Amino acid sequence: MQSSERLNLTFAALADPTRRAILARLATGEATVTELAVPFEMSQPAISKHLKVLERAGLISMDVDAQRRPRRLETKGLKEAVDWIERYREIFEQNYQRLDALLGELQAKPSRRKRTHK
Amino acid sequence: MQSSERLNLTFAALADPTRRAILARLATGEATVTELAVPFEMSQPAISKHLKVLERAGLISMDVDAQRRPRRLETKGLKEAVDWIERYREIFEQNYQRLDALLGELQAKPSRRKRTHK
DNA sequence: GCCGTACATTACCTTTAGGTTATGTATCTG
DNA sequence: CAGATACATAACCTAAAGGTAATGTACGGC
Repeated sequence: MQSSERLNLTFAALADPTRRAILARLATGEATVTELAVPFEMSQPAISKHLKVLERAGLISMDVDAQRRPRRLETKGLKEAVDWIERYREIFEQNYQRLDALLGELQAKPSRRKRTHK
Repeated sequence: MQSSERLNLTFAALADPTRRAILARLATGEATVTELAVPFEMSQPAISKHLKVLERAGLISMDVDAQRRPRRLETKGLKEAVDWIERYREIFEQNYQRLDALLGELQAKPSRRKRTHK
C-alpha cells in the first residue's frame, strides 16, 4: 500500500470518537468484541465494523482464542501518522511564530489588510 | 466546542490526501485559492470546499486582500491532535514491547493460541 | 462604467460511512 | 448432541463526503 493511502486510513480511523474510545480501552490491555461493545449504545455488528476499520489502518490486530477474537493495539499504523504530524508540527510552530511577529508589526503600523479568524 | 468534536474534525480533515497536500503547500508560506488549486485536477469549488473543512478544523485561517483570500497555516487545530496522538504513542509503544515479550515466550513454549496478522 | 479576476455559493449527483436487523458459523458446555 | 456463546457476514437504510457545473459577488484595471 502507498504511504498516502495508509495515512488516509489511519487518520480516517482516528476521526471517529467510538474508535478512539476503543483504542483507549485497548491501551489498558487486550479485550474481546463483547467487552469492547459494553460501553457503547450500539449493536455488536457496529463494533465489529469499527474494529475492521481499525484493523485495516493497522492500529489493532486480532488473536484467536476459541470462539473469542480478542483485539490488541498495534504500533504499525500509528507510527506513520505520528511521523507525518510531527514533521509538520515544527513548521506549524515556526509559522505561528512568524504570525506572531506579523501581528506585532501590524499593531505597530496598521495597513488595510484584515485578518478573519472565525 | 467539545474536545472530542474538535478531534473528529481535525483527524477527518487530515484523512484526505488533497487536504494534506494543501497543508504541505501552506507550510512553505501563505497562498491564494487559485494558487492552491493549480497542482490538482479538480475544480476551484472543490478546493474551496477542502479549505472550508481545514478552516473548521482550525488548521488554516484566511486573510482578506482585495478579491484574494490567501490562506495560512494555523497551529490551534493541530495542537490537540498532536497531544492526543502523543499521549497514546507511549502506551502504544509500551504495548509493543509487551507484545514482543509475549511473542518470545510463545516461541519458547508454544500454546494453541494463534496470532493472525492479515 | 465595464470587463476580467478571484473567489463563494447553490443545486445536484454518486459514493462511502455508520448504523440497523437478521442470519450464519465455530466453539464451549451441560 | 443440543443449546448457548461469541463472534462475522449480509442486506439494507440514511446521512454525509467529495465531486461537478452554473451562477453570484466584490474588487481592480483599462
